[in-house]
Amino acid sequence: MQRKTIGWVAEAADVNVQTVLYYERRGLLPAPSRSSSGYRLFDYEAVRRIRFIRRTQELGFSLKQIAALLALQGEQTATCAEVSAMAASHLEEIEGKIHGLERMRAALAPLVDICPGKGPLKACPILDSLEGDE
Amino acid sequence: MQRKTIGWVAEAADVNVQTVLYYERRGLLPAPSRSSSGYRLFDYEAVRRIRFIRRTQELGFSLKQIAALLALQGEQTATCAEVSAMAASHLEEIEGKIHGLERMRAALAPLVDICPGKGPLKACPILDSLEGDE
DNA sequence: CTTGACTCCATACCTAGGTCAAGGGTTTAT
DNA sequence: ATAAACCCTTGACCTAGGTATGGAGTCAAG
Repeated sequence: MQRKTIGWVAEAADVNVQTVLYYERRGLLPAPSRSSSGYRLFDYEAVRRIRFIRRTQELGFSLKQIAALLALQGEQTATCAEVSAMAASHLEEIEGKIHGLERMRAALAPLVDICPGKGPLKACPILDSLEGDE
Repeated sequence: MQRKTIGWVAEAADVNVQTVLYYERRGLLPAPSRSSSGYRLFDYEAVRRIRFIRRTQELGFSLKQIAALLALQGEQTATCAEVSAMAASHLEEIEGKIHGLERMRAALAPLVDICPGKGPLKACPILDSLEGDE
């Protein structure tokens, strides 16, 4: 299990070198060991960790939330219930965003349908409705 | 139609004074006239404009897009079709976001359901699935 | 033994939409 | 006539998640 440099890790995890450094600064990656000249030396675990981060990001978790998840992973006393609670709360967050966007869609779609799509701008129903009723 | 100071406009439109200045900087509000001592003097049109901006933001348009809409409003040659095209394209954007979030929900919801919600962290199905299959 | 690729660290920059602070002038009410 | 409340400008700060830059040290190949 040879230890590798940051460039290797970044390529293996398909992220930028700067991103690896950034994750380390954010506390998402543990401080790696160093060579005698100060170069960071990672093992494959670091690659797995970065992939975990990216996959979890794809589910909409923020880096802050991911840091909390990773912290749980390290604790002996942590329970499955804590992870489950975070996931459930995040699921609600996602559903809230979906509802917000659906409200936008519900408000916007009829306007797009009503608009004749031709003719001059005066009394365009879209702009009209945005103007408000004053 | 008395011209009013920025504080009055901000209160009437229910935004911060700084926000009015920011909108002016962003080109969303025209440069107002000034009193002899340099104070901005607005008319009620400014309040209507700010309300237009806030309502349009609620539909998910960015300030950049709103600036484009407002620019159209000022042009003689602008047509309803241009507004309609922007709205339709934004509607697609919204739908894309909804689909992205629905994919997240579809991936996350089963995990929350599967997790027993009790017991130690080892082999929590949520973390497991995020770990990947390597 | 030198050149190019890699690494180090620190710092600045980016988007988006604001918000806050400093230091000064103006207006209004008491 | 003076203090409170308002306005001016410039510029920094904030969240999120990075990306870019620059000067200096290091490592491997030719």
